[in-house]
Amino acid sequence: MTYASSFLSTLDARGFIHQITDPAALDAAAADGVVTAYVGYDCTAPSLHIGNLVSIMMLRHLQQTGHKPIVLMGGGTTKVGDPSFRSDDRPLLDDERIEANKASIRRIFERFLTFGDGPSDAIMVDNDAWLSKLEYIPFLRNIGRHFSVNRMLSFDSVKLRMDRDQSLSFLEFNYMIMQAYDYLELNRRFGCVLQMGGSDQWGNIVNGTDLIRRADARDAFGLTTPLITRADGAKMGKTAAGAVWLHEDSLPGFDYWQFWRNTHDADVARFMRLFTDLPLGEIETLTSADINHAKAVLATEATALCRGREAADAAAATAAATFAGGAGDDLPSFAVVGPVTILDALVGLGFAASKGEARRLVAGGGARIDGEAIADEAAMARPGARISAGKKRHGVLVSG
RNA sequence: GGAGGGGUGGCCGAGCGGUCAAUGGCAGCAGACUGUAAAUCUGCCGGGUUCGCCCUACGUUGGUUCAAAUCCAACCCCCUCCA
Repeated sequence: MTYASSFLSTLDARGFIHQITDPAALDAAAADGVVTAYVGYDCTAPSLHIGNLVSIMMLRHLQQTGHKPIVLMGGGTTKVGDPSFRSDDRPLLDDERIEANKASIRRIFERFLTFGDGPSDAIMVDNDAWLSKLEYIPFLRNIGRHFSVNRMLSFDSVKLRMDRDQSLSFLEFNYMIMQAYDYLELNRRFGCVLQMGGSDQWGNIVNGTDLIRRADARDAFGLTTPLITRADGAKMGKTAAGAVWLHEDSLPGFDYWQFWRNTHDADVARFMRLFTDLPLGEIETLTSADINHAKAVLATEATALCRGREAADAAAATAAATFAGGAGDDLPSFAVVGPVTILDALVGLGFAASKGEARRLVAGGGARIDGEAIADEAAMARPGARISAGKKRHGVLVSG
């Protein structure tokens, strides 16, 4: 369908929409006034990763089209653990850990959203504020009565565990109730009428809109994004090195930039629409001209959003210098005292997991010092040397 | 509850007393070709190594044997069929 509101038409044109509970009504609400919407994030790690980026961008578009984003931190729910589509229990984290993760994650959002007190300023709230204060009996009477266990058992997320005869603790079983309750709380406290999330959250989101209707007789909406995969079918954001983290402490800017630079041809236009602010017309122009150059633009723009323009330009400059044969400022470095063997340098820079692997790299002709291929594993490298493993991984030895 | 089948390296999946660090496929890494892409071809692909070997690994724990991923016992977990 075509949307009247700039919010939904933007999301639609850029490929964010998978399902909406009542598209026409939500569109009307968004065209009519300020819509307050939220996305929930858990605090199991100190950083979010690429998989969360779609919903973060959605909140950004929400704000830029005049609406109000709420970032809900699952400080309370993290103490329970989402059993959805997981085969194993998640480890439970202690309060201290959760607090530290929350603080760290907030810094990411500050890059994408404007926080404050204005009508369309973003706010961040923690569901621990209400979840940990709940009283059991009142909760059961007021909220519990709206949930049918029969129906909860029919959700795929629960059925999966039941069918496998895997234990699903009562604690975890309550997760979906808490998420629905979060939505109700946000609706009451902030007039939040839209919950967004990945397509795997559809069931949980619908639970929330149902609860709001039953408990307070009000309408609320849900919107999910498609699962973003790469053109070759692989799940996005997994590299050999692990998850692609948004936080600079977990993944250096240069590596973040490189992740985007190495996007498959077929994904460039789609990723530009999803993960940059570039206007659609410009994306069209860029990707139909020189696809390889377009990737560099994608990398720089995506990095600028997440890490700042300066970090993006630095990464781009380092990449340009490095791939031209020089060395940029932003390369990974390894501090050494005096010369070390090529093997130690490779392991120290994280290019090889063990000396054996480093040996194989040298034997296979993949190791270079200052651009010179090294065939001898006993070769020494001095501080200041540029070490390369293959064509893409580069680092420098620094004195220290 | 009864009867079968199975748990092997990141994943899938062979092996079923020594020649097994374990065929093959996928993923990954490197080389060639390119565009820091894809496809294709080639090599590598548990750890250490003085390159002789050594260590750790085939669900868990014991046992048989000169020798076990392979045989036996117990236990744990998964799957299928019957009730």
